[in-house]
Amino acid sequence: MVEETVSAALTLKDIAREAGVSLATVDRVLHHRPGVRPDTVRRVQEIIARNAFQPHVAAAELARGRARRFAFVMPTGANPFMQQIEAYLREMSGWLAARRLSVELVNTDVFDPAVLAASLEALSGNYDGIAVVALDHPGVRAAINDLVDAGTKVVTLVSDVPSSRRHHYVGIDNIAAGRTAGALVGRLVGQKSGKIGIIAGSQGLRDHAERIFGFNQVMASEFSHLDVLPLLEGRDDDDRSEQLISRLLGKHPDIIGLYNVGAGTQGVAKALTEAGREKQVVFIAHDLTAMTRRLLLQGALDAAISQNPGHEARAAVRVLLSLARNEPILSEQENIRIDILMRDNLP
Amino acid sequence: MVEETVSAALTLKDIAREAGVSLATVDRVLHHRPGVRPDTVRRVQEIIARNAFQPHVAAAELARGRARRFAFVMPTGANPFMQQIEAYLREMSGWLAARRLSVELVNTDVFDPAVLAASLEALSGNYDGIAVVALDHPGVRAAINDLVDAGTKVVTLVSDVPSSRRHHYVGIDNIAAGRTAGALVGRLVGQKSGKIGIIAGSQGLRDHAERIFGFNQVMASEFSHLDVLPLLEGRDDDDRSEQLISRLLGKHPDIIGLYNVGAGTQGVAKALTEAGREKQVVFIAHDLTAMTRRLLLQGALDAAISQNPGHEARAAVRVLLSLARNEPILSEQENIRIDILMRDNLP
DNA sequence: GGTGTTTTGAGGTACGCAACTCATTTTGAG
DNA sequence: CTCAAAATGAGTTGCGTACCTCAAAACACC
Repeated sequence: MVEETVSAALTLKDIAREAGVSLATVDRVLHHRPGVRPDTVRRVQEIIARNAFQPHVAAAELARGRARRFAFVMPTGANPFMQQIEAYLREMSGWLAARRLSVELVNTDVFDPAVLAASLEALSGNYDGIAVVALDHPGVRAAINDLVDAGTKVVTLVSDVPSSRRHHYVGIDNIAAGRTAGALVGRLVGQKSGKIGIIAGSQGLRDHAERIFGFNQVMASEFSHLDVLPLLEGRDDDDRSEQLISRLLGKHPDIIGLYNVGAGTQGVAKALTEAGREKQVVFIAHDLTAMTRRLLLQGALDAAISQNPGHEARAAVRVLLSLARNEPILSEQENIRIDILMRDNLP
Repeated sequence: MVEETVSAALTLKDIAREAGVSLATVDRVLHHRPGVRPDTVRRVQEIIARNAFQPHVAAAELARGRARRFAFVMPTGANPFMQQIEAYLREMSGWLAARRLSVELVNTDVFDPAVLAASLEALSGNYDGIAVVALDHPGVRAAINDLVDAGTKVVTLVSDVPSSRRHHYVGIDNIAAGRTAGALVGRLVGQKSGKIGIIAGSQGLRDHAERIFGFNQVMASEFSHLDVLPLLEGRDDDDRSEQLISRLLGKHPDIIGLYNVGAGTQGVAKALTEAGREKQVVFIAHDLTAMTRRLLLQGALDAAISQNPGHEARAAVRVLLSLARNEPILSEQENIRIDILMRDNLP
């Protein structure tokens, strides 16, 4: 009925005694320091393993006494999603301070590869770990690899550079996110046939391009009766998006679905409501903001596909910390989910 | 460009020096020990606040030197969702051991209020904290309150007893989950009219009852053209559920939607496919298991509404730990989301 | 057997805080 | 002013680990 899950409470001293060696030797084995005969190493490791010995993290942390410094390289500008991540990082300040960790925000133009690469180079050597919202570009890739070579732990955030040697990616699979958007549009329009509009910030952004790819994949293979209109580029701007969508709605009275890949959702929604067609058109967008929340509650937006910014902020910090300490990463915990948010499951 | 987020590294000694008092007095203030004049308390607290001083958790943990014992009271039986929570708890064993925490699993018949209450009483005094999948019943409520009065921290898990004085609830809002299910059924059936079947484990279970309530709420207010059939009780059993649904499908050829509130999804799916109607009927169920994953990929299940068992396991442990240490709880982190899982956003 | 090298032991210090004791100073009431 | 009570200072100990030094022991090689 009661299942014990080990209470251990062994210390290094116990291990030393059981192995018949001194504390120093156990320490050498534990930290892979030289000067121990191979079979002694084996014997000690075996005892450590048999007893499932785990160093007391608090004691280790205290003894190590090192304050870790991390930097988060985030885009300048008013992207609400990024601002939410930054806000959660600030909210963590107490948690961080209590662990003698510091996180510094570095805002830069992540869309200019040269600027981003230069920003990364400038950080080299000053931090134990760096999280970066990265553009996938050869210059950026090289900058990341340089950091890694210099011993800095690097995590890509939200947007990945898979070809680099970054240690980890914290973010969603954007192709899957696009597929999810496609499936939602296709399913929610019901039995109707008609046209589907799609607007993105820019096709040059890797995450947008991937979402578009996933979206088109699903539309082509499963909803081929729906006619996906050519992509519009709203540059993540409300006004521009509104204009483009207004024109689109005017030109195509038979639009039954809209997918906004990036920001500018407020503009799209405004165009929809001003045309008086928010009830007839299925509208799917990304990210949970005050705006998209309101639109969901009003019914103007049918679903928001989102990644939890708080989770991403915490996961990035935890991953950097685990990497810095050479501890294993709990992948299940750090895996970011693609959330489908509708009116009734808003957090 | 670079925004510093405090690196502090202050210690108690620094606070004492700045306040012009001794370490002992700072310690008294920090731990609300008696014997300090009110205005001295105020002065010290002000200095602590001004410097945003945070005791080094590792040092505090080490000095306190207490191993915390927690118990998780979980249902006996083969409920896959509960088994996943237990699996994640076991997976955390390394993490727990490194922090000198122990988590013991106690399996009991949580559906029998007397048995559950007795199990809880039996644990009294032996644990710093208890997480319990609780039945909402006066006897259970009393047992929880007794534990709380005895100084044990109590967290309800998955199923709440809001009328008790439990310290925290880790789980989803089941009314909202039911509403979400209703909205999904209503939206996914499209323009069609017809009947909607609904099957639950038992109306006596609070979480099931709440989901049913939320579901009916949405169906009545927004999809009144759909005819919700009387509730079936499948007792979370595959075979029984299959029989009931088979009979239902036979009796109503115009069923266009099905909602399974509890377990037994495999049985429902089997009935659907054997009737050859899995493509015509919108089917919504709960929880992500190997089974529901397969059904989603096959298209037999249209969406699974789930709560992340790994997140719940970790959140419960973290909340218990924070409560035991009298630390604040990061509500945003511990808040469990209602996940909508479809084929393309499966984790 | 002697030499030099490698391996091991013994021990210390420091990390920052909790928790405690006991002596001393300050305060307030009478 | 006196005296007890309250407030405060000064100090100690221990938590478990990391990291370091130095000496002693074991070993390998010729």
